[in-house]
Amino acid sequence: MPQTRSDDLAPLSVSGTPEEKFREFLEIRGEKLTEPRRVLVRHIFSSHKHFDADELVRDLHEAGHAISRATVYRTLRLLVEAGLLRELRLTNRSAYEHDYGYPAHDHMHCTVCNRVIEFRNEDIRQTRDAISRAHGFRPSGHRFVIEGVCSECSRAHTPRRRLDLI
Amino acid sequence: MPQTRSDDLAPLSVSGTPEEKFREFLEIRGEKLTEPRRVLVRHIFSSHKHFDADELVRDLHEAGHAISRATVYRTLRLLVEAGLLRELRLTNRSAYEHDYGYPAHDHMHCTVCNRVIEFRNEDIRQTRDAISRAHGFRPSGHRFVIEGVCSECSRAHTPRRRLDLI
DNA sequence: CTATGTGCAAAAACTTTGCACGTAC
DNA sequence: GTACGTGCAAAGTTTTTGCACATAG
Repeated sequence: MPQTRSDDLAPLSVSGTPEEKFREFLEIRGEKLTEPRRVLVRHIFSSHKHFDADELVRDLHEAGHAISRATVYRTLRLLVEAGLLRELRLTNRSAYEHDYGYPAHDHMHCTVCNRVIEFRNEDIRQTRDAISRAHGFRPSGHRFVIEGVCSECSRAHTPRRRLDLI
Repeated sequence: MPQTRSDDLAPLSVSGTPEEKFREFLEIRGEKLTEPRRVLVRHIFSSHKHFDADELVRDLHEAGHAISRATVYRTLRLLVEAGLLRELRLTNRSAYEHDYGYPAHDHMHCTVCNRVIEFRNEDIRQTRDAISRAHGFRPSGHRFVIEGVCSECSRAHTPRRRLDLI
């Protein structure tokens, strides 16, 4: 029973850790891998897959890392640029998920309990590329979100409350 | 040459105006169709298709309608609930587009000039429904956005600047 | 008449920025 | 040593809310 991912989505083994990939990215741009950045990457890639800036700050502080909100926002942007994170924008608050060493996938978003369910489907990318080609558009990615009501909420009289977790 | 819509996307003739549909919606909920709401619906459905809250307020004020920002936000939410508008969320600021009397379609988003290009594709809905069925998910809609670089920006040395229009 | 909506201004929610100090390379 | 990053607090953006007054039904 899929919760936030289906069970066949085993991580790919990719060369290098997220931290290494981030260092490479920064090196190319002449920027630095600092302690706060290292802590952030490690934390993000050693834990849950969906989060927002606020949760991340709270988690870090609870774990004893006094990393400022500003640095979190700045680093999240870098990680998206580096291709390590994906920005979701399901609501007006940005949510992030791993985008490295993890197969491409899309999402169903339950508008009752706010849960995010992942799925993989091969057709979507092909459709995307065909459409792009027809319009002379150079695709760099896509977002496919099915909005609706998840099976639990369709059934349940007491659905999980909204915003439990994204 | 598609700009914000392809030329085969002629509006359906639908029974009733957006204003009428909104009134029905409000009636069912025991709410009122007031003058500001009427002005808003008329304005929105007699003009451009993509806009955000801020543009809308400016437009209205320029047209001499002194409708408050709060009312605009409140009414936009109602119109989305009523199925008359669709919320896009391409950036952290919500954008809206007509979703009534206009065939379903999806979007390409140029990350260079921020332009939105519409397209229609039959496969997407079928894929969406098949995936939903397989997960016991009841779809109410979807968002499919292809991110990338539009043909003009791929070609041009001086692309349209970002935020020209959404 | 009365439940609902509006405008205003204030607050909340989210994100970015400026600057003095600190640190990776 | 120097260019780049950090934390802090302040400001910027976008959206929501509380409340006194207005109005649709």
